[in-house]
Amino acid sequence: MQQPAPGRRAQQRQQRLAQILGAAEQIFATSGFEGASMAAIAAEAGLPKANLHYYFGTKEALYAALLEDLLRLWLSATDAIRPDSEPAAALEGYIRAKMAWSRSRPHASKLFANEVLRGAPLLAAHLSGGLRALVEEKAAVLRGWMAEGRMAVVEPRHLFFAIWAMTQTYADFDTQIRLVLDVPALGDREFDDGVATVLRLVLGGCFADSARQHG
Amino acid sequence: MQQPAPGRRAQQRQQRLAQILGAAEQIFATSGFEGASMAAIAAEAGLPKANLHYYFGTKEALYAALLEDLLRLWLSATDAIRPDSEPAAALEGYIRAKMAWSRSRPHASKLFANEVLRGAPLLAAHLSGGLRALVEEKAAVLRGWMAEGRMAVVEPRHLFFAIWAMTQTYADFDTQIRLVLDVPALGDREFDDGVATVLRLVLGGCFADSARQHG
DNA sequence: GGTTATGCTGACCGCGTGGTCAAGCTTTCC
DNA sequence: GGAAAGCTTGACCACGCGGTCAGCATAACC
Repeated sequence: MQQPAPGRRAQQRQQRLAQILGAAEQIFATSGFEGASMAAIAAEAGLPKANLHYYFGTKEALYAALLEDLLRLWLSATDAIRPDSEPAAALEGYIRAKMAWSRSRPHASKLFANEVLRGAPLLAAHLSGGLRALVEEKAAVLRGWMAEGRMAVVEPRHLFFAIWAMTQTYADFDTQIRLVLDVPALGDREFDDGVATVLRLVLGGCFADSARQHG
Repeated sequence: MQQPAPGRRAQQRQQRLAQILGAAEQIFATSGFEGASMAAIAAEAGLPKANLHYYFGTKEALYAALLEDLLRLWLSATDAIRPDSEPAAALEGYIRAKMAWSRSRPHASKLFANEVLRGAPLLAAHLSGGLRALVEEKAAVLRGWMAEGRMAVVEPRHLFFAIWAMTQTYADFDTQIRLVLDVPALGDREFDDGVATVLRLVLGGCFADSARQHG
């Protein structure tokens, strides 16, 4: 392991970055920006604190890097909603994707929640820029379907708010759900029930006739 | 104002307590427990920092006092759901109440969200105690209605999770909603649209046939 | 092998934090 | 009026924070 394999430096750099980002996501998610300490993140990553500063400069820059990655994921989830999609299938796909995301990346979801709760100081520009444009675009698709009578008339943007809220609650509020359901952790059963419930509400609300098939 | 009116002390005490609790709710809601500083709360309340410590002892005790009040409100909102209620009307009433609460007490809702996001260290006992019992009780009412064929069969507890998520998002995520809708603040219009959307989804999902009347 | 650029980190710093307290002030009670 | 009880607050403290940096280790390049 001593020979200077070419690119060893770059490779280790990537590993360290991932190590730090992973630890930071977890700590920031459960403690919030202010509550998290660089020392705690360093401990979680198994690195000296000064090393984090070497790679990211400041705590805020590290936090911002996480949010950047995060938002890219967030925005890409709506891909299934396109004018040529079948409306119910498109919404179902979107809900399933969001729900899967809540399950696989709960820390990321909590991080996002924390940031928005704080008033989104670092995300405001993205929210009123990229996200607004995306929502506007997808809302137009839904309005098209409504005009064609292929789905019920709802304010499309509020429909998105509802879907976001219901799906992300399984990540953000997992503690509450866990305690109310009296289970040690959310597993297959809880997520299946969650998906079924969200699908029923959304499909029932947007495609009243077909709703009864989803019980 | 100099004469020693009887009870002047107790009266001023109440005023001070309210003053502190109000300021604390606001600061804790937007900064989280760790992010909030006693100095910031004191400044918001217009009192010296040492005064807060005189009344509440520690930061955590002040925070806990807020959560205590909060949970009492939270639990009382389900009153409308009783076995002898008309199912759709009961759910509609509950949703409207929750939505009104999001509008009138957004700080309280955010405070709650912050606490649950952190893993609910101070609320865990209440969540798995009083709240779980309440949900179990109301879930039983819903199951009764389902058995009688008066509403669709859904997992009642997950239905509650969905309703909580959709209604509270108008308080907790108001920043995001505001930026996406491109309005300076959430007003009548936005809350009316929100109520309409949530009602459509829940009533459409639980009472499929009558859903179309709510567009 | 030698030189340079990059990576790494222990020790340190100034600052804001939650919390304390002695001293003074005001209301209450007799 | 006077003593006791409760209230107020400026000054202070130890501590943990984000951030810095000098000095050393290692990989890259010729």
